[in-house]
Amino acid sequence: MQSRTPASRTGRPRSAAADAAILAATRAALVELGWSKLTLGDVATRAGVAKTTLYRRWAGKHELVVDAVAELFDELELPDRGSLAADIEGVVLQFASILDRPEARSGLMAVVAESTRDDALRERIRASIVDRQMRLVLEGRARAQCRGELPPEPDPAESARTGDLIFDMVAGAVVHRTLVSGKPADEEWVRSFTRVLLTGLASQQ
Amino acid sequence: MQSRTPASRTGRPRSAAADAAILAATRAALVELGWSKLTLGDVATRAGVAKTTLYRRWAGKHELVVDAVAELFDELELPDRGSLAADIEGVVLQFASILDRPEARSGLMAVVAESTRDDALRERIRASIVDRQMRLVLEGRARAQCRGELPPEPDPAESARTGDLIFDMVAGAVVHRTLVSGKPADEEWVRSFTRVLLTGLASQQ
Amino acid sequence: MQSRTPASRTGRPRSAAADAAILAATRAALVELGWSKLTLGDVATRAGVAKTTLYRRWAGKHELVVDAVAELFDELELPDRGSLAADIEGVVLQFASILDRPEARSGLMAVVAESTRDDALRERIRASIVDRQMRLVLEGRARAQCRGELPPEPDPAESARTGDLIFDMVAGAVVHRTLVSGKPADEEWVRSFTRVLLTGLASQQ
Amino acid sequence: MQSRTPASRTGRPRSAAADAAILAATRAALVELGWSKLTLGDVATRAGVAKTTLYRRWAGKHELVVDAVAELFDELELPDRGSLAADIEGVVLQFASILDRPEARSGLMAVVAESTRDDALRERIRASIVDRQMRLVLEGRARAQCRGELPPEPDPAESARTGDLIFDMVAGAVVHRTLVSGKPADEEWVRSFTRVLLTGLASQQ
DNA sequence: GTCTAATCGAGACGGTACGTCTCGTCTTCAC
DNA sequence: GTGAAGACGAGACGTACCGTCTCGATTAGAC
Repeated sequence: MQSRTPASRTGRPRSAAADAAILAATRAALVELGWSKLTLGDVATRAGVAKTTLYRRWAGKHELVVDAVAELFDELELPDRGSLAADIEGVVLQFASILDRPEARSGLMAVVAESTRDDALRERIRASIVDRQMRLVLEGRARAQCRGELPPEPDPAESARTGDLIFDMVAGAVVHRTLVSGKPADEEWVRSFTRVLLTGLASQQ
Repeated sequence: MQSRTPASRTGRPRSAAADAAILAATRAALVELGWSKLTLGDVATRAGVAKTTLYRRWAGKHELVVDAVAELFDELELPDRGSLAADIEGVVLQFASILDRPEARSGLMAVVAESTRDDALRERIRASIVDRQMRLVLEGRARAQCRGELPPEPDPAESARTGDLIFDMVAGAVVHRTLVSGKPADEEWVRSFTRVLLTGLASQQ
Repeated sequence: MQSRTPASRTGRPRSAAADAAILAATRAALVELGWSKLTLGDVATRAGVAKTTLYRRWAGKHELVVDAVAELFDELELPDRGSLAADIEGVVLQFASILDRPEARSGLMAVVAESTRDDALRERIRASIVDRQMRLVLEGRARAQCRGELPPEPDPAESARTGDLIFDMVAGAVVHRTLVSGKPADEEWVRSFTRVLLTGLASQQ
Repeated sequence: MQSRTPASRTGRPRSAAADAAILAATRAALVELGWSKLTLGDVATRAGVAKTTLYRRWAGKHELVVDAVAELFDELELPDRGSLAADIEGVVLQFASILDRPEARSGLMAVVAESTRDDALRERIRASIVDRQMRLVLEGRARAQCRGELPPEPDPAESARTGDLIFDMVAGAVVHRTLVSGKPADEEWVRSFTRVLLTGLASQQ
């Protein structure tokens, strides 16, 4: 979240309802207006809250949108679907369906763009959004290694590198397909993607 | 470029030098300020040009930055390096080195973000930036098919789908590695990436 | 006025109509809202002008109101009414009728209050408002000296001191009567005031 | 004062020290910041008091400043100096020395300005500040009539009118000299003023 | 060599959002 | 029930850019 528990014991406590209202209003505004036309004054109005209240909790548009979008990724899960291929297809479809929602589309790339010049923002994105996805990759790999579908990783450093690589390949492909190419990451595409990821380009029929 | 030569025969012709100066100034401003702090008034001042002159040629910040960033991708080439793996490694390294430049980092994601709500902008990006990269993918695949490294594609529709998939996987992975994970797409990473792309996850030593 | 002819030859010239509209809108807002509820945003809206335009010409509320109120004092005149007493009564009544207008009442004291901490503002008030009244005092005295109603002033320094004193007594009495005591400076009061001023307290009846 | 002792028997009684601290803090803030930059939050902090406490006692900035400034006028006295002229000179010098203090300069005119649109405030100023001065005028006149320096006033209505007139002339002149003309009401000026007030303009030299 | 029309620079214009400030009220806990 | 602390809704502040406009001053090609 945005507050780092400033340890103030006295005074009126901050309204928890306001936080939720502001984040919901932010997502609604993203859907209606998109990132570039979203204004904090409008978000405050939608949330039935004063601008002051908003600025007391978030430093600016970017931080607010990160938190608002991050909540969308709460629903990502990795149930055991029986095989590595099924696990990948399942999580990629989930991920794609989140990226398909307009509140994610317009906001996500914008904060990533800004994070290239703002390390605090990049860290916030990592903690709120990226790590959540990364955990699924590690979990899926461990499960596949249990099943014997993937070889075990003896070296922890190498393991981290490979985990990063897989994550960049999976997330990058879905994001690029959805937001840059502008085409849907539907079941057919996901199947093709999973096959190439697992068996390589040369294996194509 | 941006002008469609409105067929005006008479009057003072537009200064060609101004175009170049504006695009260069835009890149310089991107480096110094990043996307969000870049203002057209400042670009005009840097270029030694009036705001009017700038607006006569570009409709707004997004269009201008697309053109300014697109020029960076002119240097992408695909010399024959002898094998598919070498070709991929070469072009990915080139691509990564472009994405590493600050004028690309801050601008590229921002215009992509905006393009999720602006079809004209998406089309402009596709024409100026994406197609240029896509062509390399198609060219590389054709070359690999000649070498017998990849099977031929009899069905044109299927061929297009596969081309799209490869492109999203390559470009997506590099972009995600560079801009989201914030780590360098260096030679070691590129080698690992190429191996997985060609032979699949399961093939890991 | 507010501009000191910045001698800019180039660029779009400032709209003269905007100046007049802003000052008129300021007076209208003073009448409706009074000093403390007057906002520059509202003045700009009333004048059909952007806030920017207003701030380009005036530094703030105080300066703007000084100029808006100063125009009210343009109508002050000193026709020869035949005697010093008649001249004083005439000009005091004029002055009182200006101070009776709501746009002057609410604004004048406020800028004077602020001027006690802002020398530039005090100077602006002096130049725009006070000097205009002072001139009438000097003119009236000179006329009375021609008529032989007042003794001539041989010493220029002493003359300036006496002029200041008379001015403070006349203007101060009218202002205090109108704005502090809150009672009208009507003909009866003006006659009494003039008698005391000319012949002294002890002369009553 | 501001509270009307609402006869609450129970609970913690209001701190009397808080009142004094708030008024002193208000004067200190007037000296440092002047009227326009004085904020109630700042006054509360200076007084070591919560904003709530302040608002429980005063309705707003204007009322608070009236009370804070009014205390300055407590020191006004009219000892018998032997003659009307000496009495006037004495009280005018006292009055001028109060007006010379920055906490009075910046606050007094501001509340007068606001009082032109707020009858309750005008009444408060009259009761707290103006009447205190008015009483001195009436007392001085009575004393002068006892001495035979001024003729007696048979008609009470006429007496009130004349008292008002003298008051407006004395207070108005000092205020105008000090706050509008911005020059000191020093002994020399006070002597000249007293002479003109007592014997009239025509009597000079 | 004009003429002519679109260009150029400069900068003011009406807007809109910004992020900050102060207002006066409300809510909590401690005394 | 009062006090300090501080969050709250409200709304003005003055600034920054936006994209458009109005200027006077070039500038090239058409005549």
